Amino acid sequence: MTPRTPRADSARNREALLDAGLRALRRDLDAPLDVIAAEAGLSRRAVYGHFSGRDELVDAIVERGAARIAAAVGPERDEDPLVALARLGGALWDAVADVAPLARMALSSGRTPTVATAMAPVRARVRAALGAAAEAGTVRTDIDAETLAVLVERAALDVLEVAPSHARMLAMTHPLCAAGVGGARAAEVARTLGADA
Amino acid sequence: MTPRTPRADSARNREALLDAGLRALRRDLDAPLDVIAAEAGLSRRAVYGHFSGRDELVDAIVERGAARIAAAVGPERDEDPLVALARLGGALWDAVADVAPLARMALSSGRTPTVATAMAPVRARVRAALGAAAEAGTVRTDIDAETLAVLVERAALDVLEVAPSHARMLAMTHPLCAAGVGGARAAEVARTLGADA
DNA sequence: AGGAACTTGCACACAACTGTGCAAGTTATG
DNA sequence: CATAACTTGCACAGTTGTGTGCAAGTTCCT
Repeated sequence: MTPRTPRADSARNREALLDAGLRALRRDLDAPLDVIAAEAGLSRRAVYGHFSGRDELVDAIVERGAARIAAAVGPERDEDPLVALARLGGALWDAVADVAPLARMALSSGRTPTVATAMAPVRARVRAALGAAAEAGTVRTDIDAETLAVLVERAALDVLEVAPSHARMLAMTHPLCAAGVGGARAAEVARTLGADA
Repeated sequence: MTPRTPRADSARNREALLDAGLRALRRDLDAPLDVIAAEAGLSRRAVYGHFSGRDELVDAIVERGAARIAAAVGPERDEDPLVALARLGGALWDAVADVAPLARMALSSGRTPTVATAMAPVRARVRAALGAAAEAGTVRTDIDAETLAVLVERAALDVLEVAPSHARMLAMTHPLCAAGVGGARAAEVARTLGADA
């Protein structure tokens, strides 16, 4: 009844598939199974030994990604909401530049509810910080909270996709800017985080 | 030799196809031909009477969109670069909320060079305004110009996708914010544009 | 070494989508 | 109204991607 523990070799291949899949999806959101398998050094057929099909593989990728993010985001602290936002951006950046496909799936409506629930905690944190900042009057309040939240999320995503110079700093400041914080002030906030998280 | 002018009816259908295509691509960047045709009230087969294939249809959509944009953007004026940026955003919004798929194609590397060349003038305008603003010190200068330009472009795109309340105003202010302009100042700039373009 | 676990390479069936041919129908327009 | 222009519906071939079955390997593990 108990499905016995998998062979060491097989576990490694499974990981390779998740890695390859993430890399492939990063380039093309609907990369065919065979290129993913090839990138993992396996045959297309072998994939079905690990996952029931493409969908299950993608779900696994998403779930592992979500776990990474949750781990990277870390516990909630009692700090200035702007700092909290900047920290979130930085943490996401550190966690994974390769998280981009996940985020893209999460935002572009589509894909399974898997992604939505996986990203839910992070999105909640964003909204909390934005709400606090709005109360403190440190972000623009001339548009409704939810819209602003979405814009901030997309801004974070934009940074991941642009992958430029000063990437990590942009990951912190750009979402702030999207919230209406001036560039100078945003840079200042990022500086207070400095070497820290 | 001369291909005779098309029947009035046929011209209308052609337009309908372009409209339907834009709408369909907006939802799904690779919507199948038959749903486009259906949305235009035509049969899939009829499409091949107007275009040699899917690619040519998409190209036609892109080209018409580019023309609209160019028309909407209007002539270059001698004005504050921030105002220029805000005006660009507003103009793009007015021109077409439905331009989103084009922009998405233009940014996400892919698709034909058609899109790239079509959008080139607009992108040049953005860079010019940003350069001037940088010199005037009204946008953040802590990251390189090209990266900032891309972020601003994506910000404009984000607004189109979010389609929220206060959409038109966001279309003007949000790209400014992405450039590091504070929310308050951005709103101010937008206000000076007011009823005007 | 020997058996189980895993992979491979083929074969095939199936689905979605594109592009084409052709006969029969509908509609604009001179 | 009569003809040319346009559309439709169907059939068909070609492509790409998925999921499955099975026999013959290879690799781990005891």
